[in-house]
Amino acid sequence: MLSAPHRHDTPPLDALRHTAAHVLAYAVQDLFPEAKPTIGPAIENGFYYDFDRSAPFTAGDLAALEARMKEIVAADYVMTGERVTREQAIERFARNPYKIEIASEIPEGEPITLYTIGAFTDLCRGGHAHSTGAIGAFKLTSVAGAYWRGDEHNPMLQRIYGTAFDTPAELEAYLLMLEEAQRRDHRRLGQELDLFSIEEDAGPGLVFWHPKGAIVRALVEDFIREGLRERGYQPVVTPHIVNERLYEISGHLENFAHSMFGPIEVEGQRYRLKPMNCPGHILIYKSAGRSYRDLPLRYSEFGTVYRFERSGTLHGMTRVRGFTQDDAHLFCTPEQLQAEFEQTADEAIRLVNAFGFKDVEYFLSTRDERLRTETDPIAEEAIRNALESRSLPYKLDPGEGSFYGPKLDIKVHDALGREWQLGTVQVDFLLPQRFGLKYRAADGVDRTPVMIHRALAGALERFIGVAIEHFGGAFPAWLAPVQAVVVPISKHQLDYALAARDRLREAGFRAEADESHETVGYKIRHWKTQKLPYILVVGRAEVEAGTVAPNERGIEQKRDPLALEAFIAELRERVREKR
RNA sequence: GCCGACGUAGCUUAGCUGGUAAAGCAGCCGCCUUGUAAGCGGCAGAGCAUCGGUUCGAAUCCGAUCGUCGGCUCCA
Repeated sequence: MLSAPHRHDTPPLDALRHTAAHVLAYAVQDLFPEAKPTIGPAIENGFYYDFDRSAPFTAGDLAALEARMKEIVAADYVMTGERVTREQAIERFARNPYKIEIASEIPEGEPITLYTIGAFTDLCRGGHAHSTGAIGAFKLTSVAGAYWRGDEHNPMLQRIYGTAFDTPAELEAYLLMLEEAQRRDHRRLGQELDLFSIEEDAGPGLVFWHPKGAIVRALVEDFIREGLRERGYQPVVTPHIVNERLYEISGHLENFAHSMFGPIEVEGQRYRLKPMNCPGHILIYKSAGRSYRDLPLRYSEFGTVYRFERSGTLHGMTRVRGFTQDDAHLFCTPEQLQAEFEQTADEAIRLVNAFGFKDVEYFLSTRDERLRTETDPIAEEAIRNALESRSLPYKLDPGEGSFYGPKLDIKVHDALGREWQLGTVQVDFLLPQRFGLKYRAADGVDRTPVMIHRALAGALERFIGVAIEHFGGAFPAWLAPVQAVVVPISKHQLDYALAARDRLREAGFRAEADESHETVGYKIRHWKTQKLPYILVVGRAEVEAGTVAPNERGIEQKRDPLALEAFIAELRERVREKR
């Protein structure tokens, strides 16, 4: 017998959820004895268990399984463990090739353990609650296909997802949080706020920006451009379609073809939609002789690229087939690499702060062992120094670097707690070589420059999708498609409202006037649902005093009227501070 | 791409075991002239994703295709 946690201990959540996975497998064994259990771990918000079964589980099956699981929990079976030899384990699971595979692959010297609740025994590393009664509340949430060991060459299994907590109240709170996440879903808000759409007639993964979404995008671009200008970047523009030869030279055709749209034949030449902007920027670099005095050269472009993504992976604006990167390529000498990289780190901080992303993570991705060259340590060092000089905590992501070099990834979390990669900064010694880039050094010798590829927002589509969820559609005043609407109480104030709107526009704001023949309540409600930062109500009193009565988003009590010019000053200040 | 679910007016949905589409919101037109989250009435709007099949008859059943959603995988 292996020692189980003491009965009165409250198990950690992941132990509780892991136990819930066993309970699920127990219930499946009872109700669907033909299903072969494979693996069932605890995950971030619950647990899952994968089964090999030819027929998929239905919603009705889940209900039946939940009922059986409740009985198992109520029976409060104690989780008992035993240590066995590899042979014993294999014999025990003779009819389950998955368990045999796991048992066979456990390294020599590591214990092999079986855990039992009631009449169900599972091959398992351990980490459970003392007994099934510890599962205070649980719910099966969904069924999905999943490949054995995540590899699409393996058989597809049926995965059942669930969640479990110590108490029903916590489960309830979690389910409420999921509802809130749904309300913030950028796909839903994108439609409700008329920001963007994806059109079946045009094709999946291709975004149509409506006027309100396009203005948000333009504002984000303006913000980014402002930073680029200050740092000496030069805008460039490159074609969306180029001869495929370019990607042969760059190596993209060899390494990236599976993500590219197919060739387009014109006059016997094969053209490709660009999947990346770098080869184009390289051609601009190459168009003239370069001296060390020219470096660093910083080319920036809101470059629209097209990548083939498998249909099942597309998701709103955050996973698309055509997108625009806030891309830039820096060409510098090896000596300049460090300083240039630090500058991009500062830019990243500026961006992330402006949008109020709190939960930011930096990842240093190194290249796969078989791709590593003698320049990798130099690049990694530059990245590490830049992060450390800015006191940015980071994590290592070994083997995740691009095919041409190591990189820094910037990741944030959305309303659902899902992690999104936004920007990426990559050091590249390879492409300058492949394209034969040169600069004349001070000693008169031609040398090869180093490149930095950087996109900090990443893709504007994804960035704004994440921002929509982050703000729940309630954009801060500097980003709101409409910053203020003037709502007259009755038609007698309509002229005043129109004049106030025009004054606001003249002052540089995005303002509307509500000319509808509706009640005040109706108009307020309409603009509230559109999440406007300010609704300016004007009635007889305001017209006489030359004031507006602001109804401010997020503030319950009514505000006193103030002079229109005073409001303009307030809004200007707020926009300046990006609140 | 793979597994599963789904696809009805601009949006959200109702349409039982097949009998020939219903409502709310939005829109338009009137009335009301309004003081902080839906005033009242009327009108118009889909042939049920597409194509094919079964049937006297299909939104309802079957098949294929397209798309969406939840996952697997991948990445900005």
